[in-house]
Amino acid sequence: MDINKLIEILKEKYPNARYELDWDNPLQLLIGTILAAQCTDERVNKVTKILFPKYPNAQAVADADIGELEEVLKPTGFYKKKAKQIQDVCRALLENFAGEVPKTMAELTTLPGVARKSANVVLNNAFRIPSGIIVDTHVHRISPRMGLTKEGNPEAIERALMKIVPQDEWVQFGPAMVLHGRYVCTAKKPKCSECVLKDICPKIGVEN
DNA sequence: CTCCCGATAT
DNA sequence: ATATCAGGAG
Repeated sequence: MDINKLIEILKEKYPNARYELDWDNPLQLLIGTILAAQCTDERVNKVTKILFPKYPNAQAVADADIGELEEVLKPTGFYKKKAKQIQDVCRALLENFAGEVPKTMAELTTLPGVARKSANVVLNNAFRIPSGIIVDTHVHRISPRMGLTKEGNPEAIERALMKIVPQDEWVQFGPAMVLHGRYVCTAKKPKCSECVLKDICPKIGVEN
């Protein structure tokens, strides 16, 4: 797989790639990303449409009745854990970060429910900071398939991608890979015939 | 490795 | 009825 060719083709196919969560400010993206654990963006968007007007800022979430918060979050699954996480995140933001979403990987990953994937989503999309490369379930699946790495865990895959993709491409590359995995290079029955990468992809492990 | 949990498609 | 979707903490 020619990495420069891959970057070029992805950029052309997904010029404005971004995570498909609805948000108006960094806090909303952070909350949406936490809720997106084991849950589609589509379902997160349905919930945040109710959640964000009801709790318009960090203080409102911090002060929320945990039971009411849980009710709103229920459709995203793991709702008790997520309710506590986003409330604790907002409290930590108010206490430690002057109510603002921090702009570094180290600070973001101190927050409950936020590891590298979520931190990269926030930093890449809200702040255009090339903190790393988003490795969600899609990037995790398609990177070995494309022959970009033989690594199997998210941290190692991210490290491998960071080595072969120039840093000034990370913010574009990550979200584009996510979209490509979600809609074309799917887990079952990947749509190779309509894939823009079909001529340069080794299709490792893909049955056809 | 287990636990945390539910909507939608087939 | 069963498959698919798709992170993080302990």
